[in-house]
Amino acid sequence: MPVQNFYRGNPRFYVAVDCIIFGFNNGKLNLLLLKRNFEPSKGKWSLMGGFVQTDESVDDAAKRVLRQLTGLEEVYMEQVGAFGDVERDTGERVISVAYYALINIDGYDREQVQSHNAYWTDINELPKLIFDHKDMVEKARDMMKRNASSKPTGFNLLPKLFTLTQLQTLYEAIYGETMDKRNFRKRVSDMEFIELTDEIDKTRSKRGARMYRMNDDIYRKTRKFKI
Amino acid sequence: MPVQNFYRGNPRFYVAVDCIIFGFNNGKLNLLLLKRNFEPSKGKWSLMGGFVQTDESVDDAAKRVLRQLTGLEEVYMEQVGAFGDVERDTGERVISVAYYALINIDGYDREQVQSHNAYWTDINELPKLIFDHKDMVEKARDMMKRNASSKPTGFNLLPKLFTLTQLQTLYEAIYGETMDKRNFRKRVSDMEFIELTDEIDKTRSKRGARMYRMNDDIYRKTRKFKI
DNA sequence: TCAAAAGTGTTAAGTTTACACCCATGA
DNA sequence: TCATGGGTGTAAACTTAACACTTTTGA
Repeated sequence: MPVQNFYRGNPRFYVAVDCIIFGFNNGKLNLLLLKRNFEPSKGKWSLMGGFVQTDESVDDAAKRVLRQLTGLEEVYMEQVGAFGDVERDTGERVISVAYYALINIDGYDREQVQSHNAYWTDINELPKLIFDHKDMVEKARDMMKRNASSKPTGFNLLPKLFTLTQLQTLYEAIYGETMDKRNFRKRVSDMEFIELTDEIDKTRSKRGARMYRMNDDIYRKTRKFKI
Repeated sequence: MPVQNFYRGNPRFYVAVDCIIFGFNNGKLNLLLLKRNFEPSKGKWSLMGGFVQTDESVDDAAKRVLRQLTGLEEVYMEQVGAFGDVERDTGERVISVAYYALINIDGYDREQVQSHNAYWTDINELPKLIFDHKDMVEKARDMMKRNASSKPTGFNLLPKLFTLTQLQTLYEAIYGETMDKRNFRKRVSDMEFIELTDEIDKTRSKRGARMYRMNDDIYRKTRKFKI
């Protein structure tokens, strides 16, 4: 069979990307959701998405879409998977590849987000979402949780400097369960890559809390992570 | 923006599925690979694949492709992910979704496999594969290992009745490490869903070994799995 | 002076690992 | 009778979980 016939005769599809964007604010995990002011499904809540173009990889399309919404580059992203049911999009047949992103809630472009009609929503109080976006969110949440428990990816949700209380609250939000403070701090002190700095955070308590930083080089050497 | 313009103007792509088919034979994990007797890349090794059609979901396409090769229905499959680099397929732009399947090596249609020019290959001695199929295999292997360690999916690689030595050898192949026989059996006896049967397997030893069976109902009740 | 968050060790319970010999059978 | 794989328990090491009080400081 000649090469050109191998492909020809097969159908082609719109391929989209959809982004599950996690943020950590006020001790809660949030998702950045769009209130769609465009058709189809205008007025309903959805994930931020876009179509893959001919000159970009699927991963690059996801990065582009995230950048268009938040202004951010170099964001931690993982592919969640392909969603390919025939009727998943009510308009046309679209195969979508979902990605989740972890962003530091202080760093993004608020105007750009506003102009897209996007809002942070508590992950435990999500509105109804269009299409199969709920399935995407659930799968992303599971993957994110599992990932955060095996590698120090959760730090992408924090500012560069953070207190141990912040870190604990973050992991409590990720795992959906509370933790013992002393056991938590014991585990942190076993991880050499979580470095004490000279900074004190006085914004959250009168006494002030020591601030820590994640040191990637040390992590790459030790690879020890357990929270 | 009217609905029809939302999609129009975006490019469309061939979407393929590729299957990483695991089997367990002679104490080794194997993959079922195709020696391609068709273009492109005729003569080279590849995964079994095919194109998604308009009337089927991506998951269904993967099931169809697996059935075409092995004759099997109702096989355990998991999506590995979408592979979408611009140049991943040397012929045309194709976005591929990879799946892994776990099959009992006794059950498939050998003639059908032969007619596709497919062969079982030790997973630790794989040949060079076309395109990005090596990446797919690596990701599938990682996922399969992780999955097999958290849920009793590995049993899909065994016949319905199996001995504890078979089970241990399987998990040793999956994890790539040997295990202590007494500790292994202790763990098995903690899992109520691994049921003793009356059958004795005399084919592998003179003394004969008791055969066990996995009981799905008990697993669903207890959800206890640790190997 | 007191409310609010930061910080700090010990012990018991549970889990994991290491380890060696006898059994049954067919060739 | 002996080679081959089947089958069995215990103790030490390690890991995890439970638990409560003192410190600092700004309002």
